[in-house]
Amino acid sequence: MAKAMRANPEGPAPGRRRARSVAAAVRAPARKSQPAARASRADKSALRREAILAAALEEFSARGFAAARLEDVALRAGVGKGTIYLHFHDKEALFQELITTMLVPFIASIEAVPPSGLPIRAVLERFVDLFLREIYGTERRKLIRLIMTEGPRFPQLAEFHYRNVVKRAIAAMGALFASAHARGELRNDALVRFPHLVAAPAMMSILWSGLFDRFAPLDAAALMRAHLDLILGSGGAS
Amino acid sequence: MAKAMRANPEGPAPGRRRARSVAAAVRAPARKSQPAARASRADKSALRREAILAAALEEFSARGFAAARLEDVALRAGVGKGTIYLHFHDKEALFQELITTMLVPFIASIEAVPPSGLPIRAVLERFVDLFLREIYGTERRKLIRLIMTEGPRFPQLAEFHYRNVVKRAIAAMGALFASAHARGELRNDALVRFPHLVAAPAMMSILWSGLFDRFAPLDAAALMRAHLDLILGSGGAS
DNA sequence: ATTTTATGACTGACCAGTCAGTCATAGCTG
DNA sequence: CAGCTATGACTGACTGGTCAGTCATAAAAT
Repeated sequence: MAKAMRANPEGPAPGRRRARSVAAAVRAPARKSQPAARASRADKSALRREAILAAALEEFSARGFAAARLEDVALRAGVGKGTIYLHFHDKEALFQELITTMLVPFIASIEAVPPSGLPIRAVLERFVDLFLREIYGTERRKLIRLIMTEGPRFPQLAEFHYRNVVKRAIAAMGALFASAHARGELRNDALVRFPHLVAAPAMMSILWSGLFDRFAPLDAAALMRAHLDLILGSGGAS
Repeated sequence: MAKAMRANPEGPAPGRRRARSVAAAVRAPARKSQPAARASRADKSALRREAILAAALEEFSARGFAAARLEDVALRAGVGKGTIYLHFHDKEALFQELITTMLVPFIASIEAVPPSGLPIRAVLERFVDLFLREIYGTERRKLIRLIMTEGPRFPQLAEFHYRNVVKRAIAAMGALFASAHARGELRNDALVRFPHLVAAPAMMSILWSGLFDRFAPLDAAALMRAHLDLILGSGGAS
C-alpha cells in the first residue's frame, strides 16, 4: 500500500534531470545594448530569480501550492534548492511574489485604456482581443487560475488581487457601461449594475481550459465573440 | 523558523475536540417508520459514513485536497482515524467518492426537467431558482468549487464530471435554446452555439463567494436575474 | 465466548527549511 | 596584465516535523 500519494504527477517528477543550467545561458554575454559586457553577478542573480519564478509558476500551477515541491522548482529552474531561499523567504513568499510581480505590469494598463467616445461594441472587442492575446494565450492564464484556485487559502492574496485588479476593472467597466447606457447603446441597465457579467465568460474559459480541454476543447475566441453578440444584440437571426 | 506551514488554518485546527460522537446520535432509536427498532449495524455504519463524508467536504473545501488532514476529518466526524479506512480505501478514494456520491442524486434531475413549451424566460427563471436554492444556497456550492479547483489534478474526476454533468447540461440547454430560437424567442444564435454562456455567471458567483465575499459580498440572486435580463432583453430602461 | 467493528499509537515516507562547505568571480597586488 | 586572495553566491546532504496509512488492542454486538 501507501503508493506515492502525490496525485496525478504529470511531467516533471520522473526521469527529469536538472534543466540545462541557467549558468550556461548566463555565461553567454548576449546583452542587447552592451554586447561586449559580461553578465555581472547582479545580472546572473536576476536571471536566476526569473528562472525560479517561471519554474514556480509551472509547478504550482500543475500541482497546486500545497503539493508542489520546492525541490522540483529548483530542478526545473536549474538551480540548487538552497538558491531559492537566497531569493525568497519561504515557500509562501515565493508564491505570493510570483502572483504579485507577474500581475503588477498589468495593473497599470487596466485603467490606462482610453474610454474615448468609441461605441461600446468596439471597446469591448478590444478588451476581448487583449484578453485572448495577453492572458488566455499566454502563461498568465495559469496565473489567473492559480488565484482562483488558491485564493481562498491566501486571504491577503485575494484581497490584494481584489483591490488592485478586480475592483478597478469593475469600476472602469461600470463607468464605461454607464456612459454607453446614457447614450442609449444598451438595451437595459443590467451591465451597469453588474459589470461583473461581462467578464464571466473569460473566467469560464480559463476554468474550462484547465478542466475539460483535454476531452472537449473550447474555442475561447468564438465563445467570447458570441458573448458580445449576445449582450450587445448584434446581427444574428430571428 | 519552519513555522507550521499550513496556510491559513481557519476553524478546526486549534482547541477543537472531537465532535459529539455520532455514536450518541446513533444510539438514539429515533427511526421514523420503525420507532421501536434499534439502530442496526448497517444503519450505524451508514450514519458514520455520512458523517465522514460531511466532515471531509468541510476539510477538503477549507484546505484543499493536499493540505487537508485525515485526522481532522476524523475529529470533525467524531470517529477515530482508523474508521475512515473501514469505509474508504485511501484519501483519494474518499475525495472521489465524496464528489461522486454527492453529485449523483443531481445527475438524474438534470435531464428530468420538462422542456415543455414554456417560454424560454420562464424555463431559465426556474433554473436560476433551482441553482440558487439547491446549489448556491447549500453546501453543494463547496462541492462545485472543489471540482473547479481540484479538477485539474484529478483527470478521472474531471472526466466523470464532464460526461455526467457538464456535457448533459450543455446538450439539454442547447436543445432548449435551439427550439426557442426556432420559435423566434431569441435575438440571435449565440446561445444555441454556446449554451455554456448561460452558466458562466453561476460559476462566477461560486468562485466569487470563495474569493471576495469577505470584503465585497455579491448578491448572487440579483446577479443571476440581471444576467437573464441581459441575455433575454427584458423590460429595463433605454 | 466469539466475532465484528472501532480506535489511536505507531511507522515510514516525505519535504520545508538550514548551513557547512565549495568555487566562480571581483578586486587587489606587483 | 597575470597571479593571488577575499568574497559571497551557490549547493545539496541533513534535520525536524508532519501525516497517510497500519495494526495490535479494546469495545461492542451477538
